[in-house]
Amino acid sequence: MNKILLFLFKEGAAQQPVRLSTTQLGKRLSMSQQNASRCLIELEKEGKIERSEKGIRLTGIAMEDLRHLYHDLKSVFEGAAILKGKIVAGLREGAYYLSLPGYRKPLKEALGFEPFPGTLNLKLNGNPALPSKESGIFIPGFEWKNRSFGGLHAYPCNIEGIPGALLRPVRTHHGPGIAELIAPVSLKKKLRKKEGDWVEVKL
Amino acid sequence: MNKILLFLFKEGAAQQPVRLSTTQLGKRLSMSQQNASRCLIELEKEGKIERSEKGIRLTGIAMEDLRHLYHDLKSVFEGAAILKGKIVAGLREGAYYLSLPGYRKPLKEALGFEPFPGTLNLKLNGNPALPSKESGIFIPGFEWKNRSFGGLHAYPCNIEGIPGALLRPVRTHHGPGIAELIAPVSLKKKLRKKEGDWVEVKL
DNA sequence: ATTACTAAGACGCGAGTAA
DNA sequence: TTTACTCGCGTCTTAGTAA
Repeated sequence: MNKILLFLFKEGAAQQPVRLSTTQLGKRLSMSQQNASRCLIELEKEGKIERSEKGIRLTGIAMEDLRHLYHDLKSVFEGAAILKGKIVAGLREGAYYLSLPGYRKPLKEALGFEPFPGTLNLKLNGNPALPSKESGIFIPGFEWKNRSFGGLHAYPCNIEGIPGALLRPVRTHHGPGIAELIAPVSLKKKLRKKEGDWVEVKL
Repeated sequence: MNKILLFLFKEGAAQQPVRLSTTQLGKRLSMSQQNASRCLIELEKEGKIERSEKGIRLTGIAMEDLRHLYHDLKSVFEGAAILKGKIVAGLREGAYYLSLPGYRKPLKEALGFEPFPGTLNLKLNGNPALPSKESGIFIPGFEWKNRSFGGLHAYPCNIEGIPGALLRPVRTHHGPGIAELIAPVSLKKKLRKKEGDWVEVKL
């Protein structure tokens, strides 16, 4: 049933009535014409669609259904998650950036700790379900000594017990498969881990 | 069934195994223990979950399912999805397949254009949220000269201004990270791009 | 062409129960 | 406690057909 609503939504039935015969509908959704007809009757009874000479239109009830489903999925895909990754060697760039007051100060204010000048870089395994940009704290970019430094998003997190943050520069040099972590202390030392070891991050 | 996958996903079963008895699962999803058990067996058969002493874990197949559903909803709620990828060398197979009337004819009918005999292959970056199988147009397989040719799904799209389609063979030789594109014209020539260049696709 | 009825089979679900 | 079997009922789906 949801399948049908989603299809009609895609066809634009939320905005204006869509002309679709039960035969066409059945074909597109790989079901019989008879079943498509029956489902439309059912959906009409539930007040989720309205039919007229102009075609089929989705009602607010149907839209609410779909929106709920979407929010559910969104929350798990974009929301809190546990990331797992292997420690990889950084380019020592993180240490440099974190020594700049332009990043240092706003990070301290936003996160509540003075970041240790160095990042722990993790190569994430599997499909990294990173949080959405909206859910983090945005640290704007700045100009300094004739160089421009880009903005970044910071996501407070917990790295095997140590409170820290995941950083996502707006102009990142490495793809989404790499996570850059900071904390008030040296993560490598505190965790007693070395390159290639696994680390878990709770967002 | 999707209900169960979504619930397990929310419980974090994508990252690590989750301990849940069938009784608990049934209660949380308002279904009988027996039914929860049956569903888990089914999902295990389909390769969507794995069970061990440590609990239940979602596999990549399940994640793809959820991702498709999410993509479908996202595309209608947030607008068209945009895929980005780098041009990679094909095996010249696409040109051969597109020369066969068995593919050529139904593609022309479905898409409204005569496909140029050649595909543009993109290596997609990040986690490619490809559309679900249902939302595309299915081109059935066929037999020809004692060889059998598999079916494929076609998704109309726009490749930097050029209307075309994304093809997904049922029996694909390359994974979900590669997108095969066709258009009425030679995409490489029209876009004036070469191997390694980035291309944007609006679905 | 269209929609939708009926009949028959497939499938899903819960109760009872076993291990 | 746990999982998972069988059985019976009820819903969903398709085929055939009418209008």
